[in-house]
Amino acid sequence: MQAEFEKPTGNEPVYLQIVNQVRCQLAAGRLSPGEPLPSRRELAMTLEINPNTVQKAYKILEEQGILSTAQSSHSVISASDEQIAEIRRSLARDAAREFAAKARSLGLDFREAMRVLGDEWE
Amino acid sequence: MQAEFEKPTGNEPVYLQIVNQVRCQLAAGRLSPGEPLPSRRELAMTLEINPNTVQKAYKILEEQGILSTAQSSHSVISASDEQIAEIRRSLARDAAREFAAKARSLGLDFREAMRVLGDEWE
Amino acid sequence: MQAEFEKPTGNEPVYLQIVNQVRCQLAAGRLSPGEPLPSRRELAMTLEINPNTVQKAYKILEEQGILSTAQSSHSVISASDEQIAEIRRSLARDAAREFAAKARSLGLDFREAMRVLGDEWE
Amino acid sequence: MQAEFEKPTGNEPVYLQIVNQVRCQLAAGRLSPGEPLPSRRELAMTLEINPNTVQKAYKILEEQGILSTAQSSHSVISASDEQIAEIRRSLARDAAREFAAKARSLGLDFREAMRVLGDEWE
DNA sequence: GTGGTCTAGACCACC
DNA sequence: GTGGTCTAGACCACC
Repeated sequence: MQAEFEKPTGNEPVYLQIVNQVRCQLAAGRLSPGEPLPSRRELAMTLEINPNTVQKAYKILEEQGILSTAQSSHSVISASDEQIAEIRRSLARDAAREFAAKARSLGLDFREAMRVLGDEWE
Repeated sequence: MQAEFEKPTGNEPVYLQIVNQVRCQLAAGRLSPGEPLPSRRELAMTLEINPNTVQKAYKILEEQGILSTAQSSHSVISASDEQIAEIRRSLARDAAREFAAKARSLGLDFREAMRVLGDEWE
Repeated sequence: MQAEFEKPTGNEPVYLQIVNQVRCQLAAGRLSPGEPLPSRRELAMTLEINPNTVQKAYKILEEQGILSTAQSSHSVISASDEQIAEIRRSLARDAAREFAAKARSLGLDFREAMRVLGDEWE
Repeated sequence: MQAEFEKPTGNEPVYLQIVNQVRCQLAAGRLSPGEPLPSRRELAMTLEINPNTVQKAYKILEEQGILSTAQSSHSVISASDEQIAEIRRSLARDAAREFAAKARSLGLDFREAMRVLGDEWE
């Protein structure tokens, strides 16, 4: 599958948004080990941002072992299955924590939160 | 309790942010029927926005029956208990829907989502 | 003690030279936990390089837990004693490996290498 | 064995780099008395440098008695075994001195330095 | 073409 | 003043 990127928005630093988009796509299985990302220049053109900003994002992904870069060729997803599973767990935890906080601020107990979740599951 | 407002941020229209803040505080019980909101002028000063923007927000709340304004006096929360319960349910649904979407995009089934939610409940 | 920096030379990337200078000074005890580094702007002036290059070096040191940066104040050495000991061991290993390689390429055995080392110890 | 040369790099004068490469190869036994070096013109082509630079290097080696050039023929290694042994000792001393300096700057005593060297010997 | 480094300089938040 | 982010653009090595 080909990686797809959305234009950065809001206040979060652009390079972090790119890092997170890659992590999300990995976790969702829309991006898999061995698959290439767009080149720095290419993605910068697509998102209408500076190549250095993409470089910063890719560098972080490399440092996390998610991305691997050979000389003069596109960077390639190098995350292990275990690493991807961990990213998925981490994102699921974040989403759950956010919902839990919201639900509890509304005065729901766990049973009620689960019930609403069930209603909205699909 | 005294209503508290946060400065508007991001791209959402400011008057909608005010409406939502009132709804959230009602749902969370931090604001109750009979309690006054700040005057239009006062809130505009506090949030450093135009009084007309506050007016627009209050107008919407009035139309929804949430707010009631007597002649030359502070607006007062006039929502019924049932209305507040409905706001609470609506916000809970929104949060649940968001969590459900995220969890399903990560490939979790309902049982797994509930399990993570339980882990993060507190 | 105050951190002292030498002007970058040679082909090694400037930001890595700064990282290594900090590591060396930590290992040699010329820089200790709690001590501040120069501000990005200041060090850039001193070394006649761009502040962004210093920023890049400091960012790496932060990611390694060696440096800690609070809002609007100088970055401060935050390495643990164990971390410093590990840096020292690492640098000692590097230097030993380099000497061993050179000595063996010259046909010296371990006894001879140790003997020369003893002669040159001081 | 055939002498092999690496392209000059860095800031050290190119002719000195050539002299040192010959000395290192002699000390390491990769080059022996009686063996020929490439012609000035040939080596200049290989390293993509000026023939005069090679000439300067060879001149120095001749003055040190390491190289001998007969009329219109390739230069030949003429170093005595004792001279080669002295070059080897000299290079070993340099390497040992460098390691000793580094180890002592890291606070190691002689016993510790020897221990690390033993660990890294191979 | 690819990635990597660096400079120059703007603008932001925080104090 | 402090650090953090981002752009624009140059120049490098590698292929």
